[in-house]
Amino acid sequence: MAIELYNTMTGQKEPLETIEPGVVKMYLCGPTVYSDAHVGHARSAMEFDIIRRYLEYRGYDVQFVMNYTDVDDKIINRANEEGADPIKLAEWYIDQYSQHLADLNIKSATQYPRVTQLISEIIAFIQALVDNNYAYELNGSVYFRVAKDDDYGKLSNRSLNEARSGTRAIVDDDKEDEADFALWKAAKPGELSWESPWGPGRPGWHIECSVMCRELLGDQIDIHGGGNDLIFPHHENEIAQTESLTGKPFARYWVHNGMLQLEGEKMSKSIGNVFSIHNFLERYDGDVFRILVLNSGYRGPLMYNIEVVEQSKARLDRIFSALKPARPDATGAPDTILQALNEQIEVTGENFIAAMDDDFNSAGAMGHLFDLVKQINTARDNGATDGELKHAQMTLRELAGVLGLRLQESIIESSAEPFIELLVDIRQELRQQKLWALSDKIRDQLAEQGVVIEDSAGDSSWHWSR
RNA sequence: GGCGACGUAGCCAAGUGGUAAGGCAUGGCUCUGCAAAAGCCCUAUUCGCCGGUUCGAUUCCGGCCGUCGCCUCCA
Repeated sequence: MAIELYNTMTGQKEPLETIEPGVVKMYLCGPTVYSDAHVGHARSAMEFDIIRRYLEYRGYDVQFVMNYTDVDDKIINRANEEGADPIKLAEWYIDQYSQHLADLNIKSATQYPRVTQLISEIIAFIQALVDNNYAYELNGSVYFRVAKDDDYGKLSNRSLNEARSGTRAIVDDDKEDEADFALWKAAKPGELSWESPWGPGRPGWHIECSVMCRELLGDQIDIHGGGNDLIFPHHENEIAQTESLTGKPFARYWVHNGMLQLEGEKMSKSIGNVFSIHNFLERYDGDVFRILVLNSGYRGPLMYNIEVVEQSKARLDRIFSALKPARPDATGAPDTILQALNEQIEVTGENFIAAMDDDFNSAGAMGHLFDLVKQINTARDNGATDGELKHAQMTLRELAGVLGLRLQESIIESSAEPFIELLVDIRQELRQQKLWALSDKIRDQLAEQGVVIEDSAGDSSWHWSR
């Protein structure tokens, strides 16, 4: 039984066969850091985090590289607007993004290369392409010679003519072919630049990924990922650059996540419907976002609006419900119930793996997890003790953990906790004296502060709302 | 116009050539002082539309309609 994954290059699911047995070399195109990252970036990072975590769960050693593009027109423009140093600006956003990744429980990559750290390697790569005639210098810039690359367009299913047809905004009219793209851009006076054999300049947009990937993972990798908006031209051009230099197939599997949809539209700054990760995390736990992402396939579009976010929160609460302790009066569940629970543990584990093996079908996997949730709750309602619930609960935690869910009960570190305990205790006494109005008032007002009280016959428990 | 993805209940969303997972929401019941939580039951004769293949299609093929993405910077 093997893992199958969808390969954009071939348009079908293929069994995962890595270059080196037991090792997956994986490269993900990270963000260009020039403004607050939005929830679409979070989706992409999280989808590949889920893939990475699952591969590790299945025993692979995953060498995972995600880059930061820290030199780019947009960064320079933004820095100019703010009178800031572009490198410093990029660094600030990298720090912010790293924090977001941590808050979203996205596992650290093996390495996080940046363009500015690999300038000399980039120059060497470009020089090699010039040397073998795949690139040419023009007015201090260097362009890739698309016409020499006979399989150009194979990833996005585009002929060279089709690739040309969309080309507008030709910067340099003297390019041999309008589809030729810049490997090295000559610097304008006063602009951030590095010395090169072609004069001062900076790397073009696509070359950095080719170089970073090759430097850190080698000529050939297993999985190359990114958003599906990168298929053309970015990934197409990466393939052209790398394969023209090495003469070997670049990535075995091209994996692309779908776009987040906002009210039926892609998030766009011009439409003004951008939601930053920061905004999201102010209101919700990272697990809520993960639940949202897990609920659908990574390749399809993902609806994002307040309703589905709230639904995700409710789904997360339901998972938590299964992790609650036994009832205070639990004396043990009937054998039939315990047997059903144990069978469910078995079945859930098998189904979970079968779903995830099938192109990382996280929505299916979650469905199976909820079957276990239900069975655990049924057992508790039938008097199962903590000991009887333990194995099932651990299994649930483990499998949810494979998908990157933290399931931390208390997500707000607060010095208010002793006082909340005190209120809950006092309220217990009020309840015993049947002072309902007052005890309801305490419950309501604590709820407004984000504290949820749940009463049972004998006592009360509380937790932070998520 | 070209390339690609998608269209499943009120909402989100899996899935299979043999008759529709899961979650949210809704309604009923059990429990509870009440509420919440949990459990049980109900909620798609039907999977955009029209043809074709088949004993049989939501699932395969063709056409149409619709949504979205890329073709310029984008996760």
